[in-house]
Amino acid sequence: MTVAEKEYTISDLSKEFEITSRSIRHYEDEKLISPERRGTHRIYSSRDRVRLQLILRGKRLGFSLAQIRQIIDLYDLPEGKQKQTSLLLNLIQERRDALLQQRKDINFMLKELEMLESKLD
Amino acid sequence: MTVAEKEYTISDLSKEFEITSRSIRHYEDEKLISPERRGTHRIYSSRDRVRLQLILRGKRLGFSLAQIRQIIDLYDLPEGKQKQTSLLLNLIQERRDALLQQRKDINFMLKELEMLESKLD
DNA sequence: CCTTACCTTTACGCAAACGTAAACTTGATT
DNA sequence: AATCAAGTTTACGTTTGCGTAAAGGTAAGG
Repeated sequence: MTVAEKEYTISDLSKEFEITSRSIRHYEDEKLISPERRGTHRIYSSRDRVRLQLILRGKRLGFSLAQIRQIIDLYDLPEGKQKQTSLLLNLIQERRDALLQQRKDINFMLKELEMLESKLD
Repeated sequence: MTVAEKEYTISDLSKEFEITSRSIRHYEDEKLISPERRGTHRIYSSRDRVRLQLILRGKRLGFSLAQIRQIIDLYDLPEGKQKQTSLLLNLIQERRDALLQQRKDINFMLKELEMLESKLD
């Protein structure tokens, strides 16, 4: 028997993640997420919820919605099919480079904060 | 004898860091940097150059110019003086928390990228 | 059927972070 | 002195990421 998938309304998610419904709809306008429609109402699945988490994570890292869409789109690859694989590998490598640079930046700033803190005794 | 400090023009820095002069002037408008003036021309010192690096690092991490200014201002504390120390410690702790969260996000995304890449064999 | 809470679309508004063009000024070089 | 690259200010334009009405549709309870 198939277990009923969890479903969420837009306000469920906006409350859980502490963002406005407006933002979630905006992400939909920008093609970052596309929930099922039941009549006019939006119904979000667990996968939609995960996508939203990915979006917010991307935002915390300072990526633009356009960049986040690129990243998210990587998840929707036609399983097993290599369509422009090298192009995708390039994109992945670019993202990785950016993330590694960010991690360096973070570690640098954390050290700086420590030093600053020690000056405040 | 005092060693002559290095000096830079606006285009020196814009070339070195691959940003436009407009951006650098904008950072000045926003009080993030304030180079010496020799006549009407801007002359940047080594410390100014370091500030610019801090600005760009902050940008790579997705901070707004206003947030970056807050961070930078921490460096200009009246040496040894504790003016609202607890307030500053709070600010520092906030920054640290944000950075630690970001590092988690980065590590998460790096793992995800690895998984995606392995799907592309 | 009516209220109430929640949802919908449409559309204008706005702040941030520059881009871009206009219209000079300055300083070094020929 | 004339030229020319590089600097300057002023100011309007653009993109991104939503905020914020306005105006109404929908579903459940009383």
